[in-house]
Amino acid sequence: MDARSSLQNRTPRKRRKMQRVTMMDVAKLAQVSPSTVSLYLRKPAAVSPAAGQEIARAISTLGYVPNLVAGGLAAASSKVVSIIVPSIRNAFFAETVSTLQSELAAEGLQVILGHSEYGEDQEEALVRTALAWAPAAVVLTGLSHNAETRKLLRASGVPVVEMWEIGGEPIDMAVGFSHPQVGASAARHLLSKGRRRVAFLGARMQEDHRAAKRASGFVEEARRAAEPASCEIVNHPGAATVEAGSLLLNRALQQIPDLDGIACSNDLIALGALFECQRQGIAVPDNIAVVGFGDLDFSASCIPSLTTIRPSGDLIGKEVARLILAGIHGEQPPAASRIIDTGHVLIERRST
Amino acid sequence: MDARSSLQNRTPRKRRKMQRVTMMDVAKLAQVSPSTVSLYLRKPAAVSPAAGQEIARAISTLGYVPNLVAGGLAAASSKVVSIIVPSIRNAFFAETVSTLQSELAAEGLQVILGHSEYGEDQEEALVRTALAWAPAAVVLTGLSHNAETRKLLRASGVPVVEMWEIGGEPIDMAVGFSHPQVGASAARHLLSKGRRRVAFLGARMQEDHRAAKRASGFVEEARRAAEPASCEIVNHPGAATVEAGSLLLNRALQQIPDLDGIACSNDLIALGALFECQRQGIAVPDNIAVVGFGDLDFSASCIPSLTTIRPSGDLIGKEVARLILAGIHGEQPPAASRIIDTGHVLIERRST
DNA sequence: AAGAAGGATCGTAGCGCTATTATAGCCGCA
DNA sequence: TGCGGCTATAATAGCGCTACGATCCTTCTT
Repeated sequence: MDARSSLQNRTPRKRRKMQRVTMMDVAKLAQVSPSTVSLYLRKPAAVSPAAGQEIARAISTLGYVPNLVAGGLAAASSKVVSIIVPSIRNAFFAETVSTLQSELAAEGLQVILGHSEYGEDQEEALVRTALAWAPAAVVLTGLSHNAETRKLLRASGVPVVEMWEIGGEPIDMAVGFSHPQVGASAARHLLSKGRRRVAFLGARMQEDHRAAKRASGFVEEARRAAEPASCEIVNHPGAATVEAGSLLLNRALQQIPDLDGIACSNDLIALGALFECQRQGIAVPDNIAVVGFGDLDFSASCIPSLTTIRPSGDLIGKEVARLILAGIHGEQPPAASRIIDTGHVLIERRST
Repeated sequence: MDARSSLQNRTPRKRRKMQRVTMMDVAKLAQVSPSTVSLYLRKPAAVSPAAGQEIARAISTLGYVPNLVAGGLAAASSKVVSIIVPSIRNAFFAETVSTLQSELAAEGLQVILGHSEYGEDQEEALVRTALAWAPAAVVLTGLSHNAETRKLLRASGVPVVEMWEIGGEPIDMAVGFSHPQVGASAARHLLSKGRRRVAFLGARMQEDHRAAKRASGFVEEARRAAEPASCEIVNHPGAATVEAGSLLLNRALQQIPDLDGIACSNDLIALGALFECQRQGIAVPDNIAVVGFGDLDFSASCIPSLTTIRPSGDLIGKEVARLILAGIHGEQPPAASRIIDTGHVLIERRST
């Protein structure tokens, strides 16, 4: 009896189905099968014009919005790219993310954003949730990640692009430039201007490995020159802000009283240093030459205009997008083009 | 025969299933049913400690990562919040998005980002894809949207928060402040400093309705004062940059040669104006007083330090997060608290 | 006229998970 | 001893869509 009863008194399982217009509704209204609607949505050219019009009409009268969650599950590939940056407040990354987002949106890809605050464990957690979305690709910042993060990503089989840094072994693909070389360029420039008592002003360099690499590239180049310069690194533990720049300049002056050139890990720091010079009546570039990094919004217009190194956040974003889209379109880039050097440009202005 | 044959020669439909560790694998290894694994993942307290440990072990040995796409489909609510801002390059929004992202991540919500570039049709497209993710909430910037966007959002039943502006009829909830009042505060401040020939410098005000509202609030207040000031609005069609600030100051000086006070729609513009004053030997605040908007990174440290109005992008982010999380936890906020005024603060510094 | 070839359309089995119901095991109390 | 009332676990039916074949029409050959 029990077996029978369990079949008989089965109430129609009510599921809380979100009341949403589904593809089925569209199909019914357009008098075609759901498959045809799906096909129309993915490749409109594959269905007859007549059916296409009917479907289009149905979609618009019903206000149908496809459910990408369902689609992603069925297709085993969600139309999502997960981007993890240290901080979106940082103008560098804001620029890259912005470009990347535009480029990817043009192909129907969504961007999921996470920020790690320069913490590797936080990054690991972000990667974990990122992978939970079965993303079409994961974009990370820099080449330093903890072992677990690398393992997770490798195991996932998802395309991975590391951006804003090259010069190490990427997990999969990398787009960026060499930070030691940026430091070296700054050093060479200051040396070429006859500066011999220089400093590198950076912030948060315990966590920001890329800034630290710019610093060490700077020091190395400054010291191995024909006429080497005396050289210090000054670090501010907090974020790279204008105020930090002012503080750092003062600390540098304490360490090297006859300082005649500085390179900054960020234009904001450079701007702070410029302001501090102005406050203290130090002439720029006559007494101290200043080189920044980032070529931010204000760098061309400040007083004096700032010599800086432009890393091209835009270009990085474009190249990352290109790699991702190529991968989605099934092109396997040759091993050689899996690492893209976007280079850097030193823009000489009045501050040196 | 056909009916039979169609049944007989049915080949086992091979589906390209992503080769991924599934919950089923975990269940098998832990010797429990998939339901128990699911339950454990959602409310660990509901399964026995023994089973829990077994499951945890299985998860870690297999390196299982739950598939949120499948989960979202089954649960009819994806753990995603879609945020649409005009531009992530804008420091205001970067700050809000950053805060929002942190607050939401703490509760396991992901942020999907889109930027509209101040275009209402582009915004509509973004809303459309946003809704396709069946998000837990949608966050928009400002109260100006086209009719279709409003319709889509209303029809979807998804919680909607409009941020960075109040003073109109929100679609659902709003967190922000009154832009006309910001303009009025700036005007009152300049008037209080005895300025009577003032201008408002803004950028992109055809598209950026909020900036336009700050401008009109400014003008209105300046003109209705006891001793009204002569007042102009100067607009730059391009983005709000430092360079635009320099250009705008010059244009303002052309229009009002004896200009003695300016309010800027953005601190970047104000900074550009400060630089231009310095270049031209115009004393700030003696000749011209400058009020900015945004209290950006450099505003406290520039020369002279900038009097500005702080809108608290942070606070907006926090409040938006609070509303969203309350909604997810099932609390229906009373109608009164569906509009939150985060206010604004005028910070007086040396430039006025 | 019969069949081949090709394009459009349809039917259906999952994608991996959660919500819901069903069931088994256990305790306490009459 | 037996029966409610628990709690912990299992079974099952989808969520809405896409991929894969299968099927149904045309049109073109010979």
